[in-house]
Amino acid sequence: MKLDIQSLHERFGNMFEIELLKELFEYGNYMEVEEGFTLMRPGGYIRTVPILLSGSVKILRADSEGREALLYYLGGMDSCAMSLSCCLDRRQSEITAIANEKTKLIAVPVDKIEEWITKYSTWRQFVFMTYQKRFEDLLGVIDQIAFQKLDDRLLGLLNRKSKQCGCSVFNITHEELGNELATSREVVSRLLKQLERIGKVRLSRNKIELLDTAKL
DNA sequence: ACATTAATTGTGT
DNA sequence: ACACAATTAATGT
Repeated sequence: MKLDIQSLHERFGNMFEIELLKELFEYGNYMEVEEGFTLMRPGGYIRTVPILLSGSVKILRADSEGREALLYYLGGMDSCAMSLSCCLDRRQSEITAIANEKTKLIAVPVDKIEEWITKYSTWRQFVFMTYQKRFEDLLGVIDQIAFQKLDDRLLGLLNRKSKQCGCSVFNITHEELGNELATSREVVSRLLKQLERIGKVRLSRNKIELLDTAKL
């Protein structure tokens, strides 16, 4: 399938002016990729910035051990904030981008990105919005990761305590737990309540009973 | 047994 | 993080 100016207009008509659409059409490189296709890997130099037409792409961050964390998905008419920021000062990619499904996109050359930023206000807005959207996504991811970590640390602490006293019931207040975990009493209370809901623990005043001892 | 008080825990902002 | 409500344990009368 080929890209034509009409379908561009259908997608971006109410967002970009006609001049910009023409430039997009002229300089943008249309491509279709299958699920699993690697669009970008860490260390790769970024020569183009993708703008999605359909499908979705997942953006992953690999740590030093090769473990990968999902940062966010690109979908709709999204572009990639990472490639935008990388290409503006010609840095290498710090992320991996893999097509999540069959995906159609336009790859825009780096020099055009910069040129259009000064030339078209709608493009500036688009770039700005892209950053904003991604930033919100990332905030959510940070919350999740931070919460998950604390969750684990709390369970770990409870397990150690139960080993110490050789039984699954011990007397301790939420505040003391908070001190040991370097967090606030309220957070511990809320975390424990979650654990109680999923049946990992039973709570009462000054007392915590560790259930499901099987899974230790 | 009842009232008072302090400590612990729950919740909303 | 803070402020406040609600609950529970401890103590005195």
